[in-house]
Amino acid sequence: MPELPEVETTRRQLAPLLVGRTIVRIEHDGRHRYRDTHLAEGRRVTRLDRRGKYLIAQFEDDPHESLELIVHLGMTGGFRSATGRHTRVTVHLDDGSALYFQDSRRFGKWAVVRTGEYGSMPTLQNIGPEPLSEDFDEEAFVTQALNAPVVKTWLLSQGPVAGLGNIYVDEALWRAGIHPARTRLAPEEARRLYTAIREVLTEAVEAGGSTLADHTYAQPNGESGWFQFRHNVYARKGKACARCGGTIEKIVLGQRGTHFCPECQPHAQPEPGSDAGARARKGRTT
DNA sequence: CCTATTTCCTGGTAGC
DNA sequence: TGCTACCAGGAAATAG
Repeated sequence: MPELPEVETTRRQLAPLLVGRTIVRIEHDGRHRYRDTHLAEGRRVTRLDRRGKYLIAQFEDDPHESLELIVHLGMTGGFRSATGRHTRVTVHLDDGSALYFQDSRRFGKWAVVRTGEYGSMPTLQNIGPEPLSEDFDEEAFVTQALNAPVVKTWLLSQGPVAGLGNIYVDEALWRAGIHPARTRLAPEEARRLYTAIREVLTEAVEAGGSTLADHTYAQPNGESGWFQFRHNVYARKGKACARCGGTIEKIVLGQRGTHFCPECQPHAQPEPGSDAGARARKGRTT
């Protein structure tokens, strides 16, 4: 499913095709998930940004209003250079080219809104700092983590940090040696998690994201990402943990498949002053 | 304010 | 082979 690395890869490939172009027409199949897209017609795109898992195309201001197009890829959404069986939206550009949005499961969502007005999208409205930017402050994260509810659910909310989904949450928690169901992290754990999030996302962006076995995600140029080959827990139930040799387990947490290593992601709260991460870090450096 | 549950949506696949 | 049942899950809506 597209998370920050997949959306960022999409953004980088889409930007040269879209920025500077004027949208002539947007066709879609009439579902409620593509709101007010007609307002984009006749407008020139000045930049393509990303916030968490959201793509945001900014339009050139006109005297009356400033608008932007928000695109969320959902579970299976992605851009292609040609139509396909699951093309849901077609964007016709002024140079005669077109962009095709395919989305087999229809969880993707588009909307044209006034710039910065995200009232209809509460998650975007309340989204946390970009994990790969200076805005992601380690001490602020650590402070919040002291009172965190179930850590996986907390991270998936997009509040403490933007852009994490089911895959990269599981991977980051494994790397930090923290059980997904833990609450109220100790400062040392939260610091490990902060670093793990940045490392996992950085490496995944460099890899062009993850393309899962169902091949639903591809880059706009049609190529697959390859970070799936570096997953340590996601979709690896029953396999050996690369760090300790334990067996990866899968449980359900917050309605989501959750993968972890019970050996090096212990559920017990660390005792005050102890270094619960010793095993995890040792495994990583040897 | 917060947490838990349900809904959306459809292709792929397990099981018979 | 062909059918049914179920699973995947981000975010919003709803309920408590």
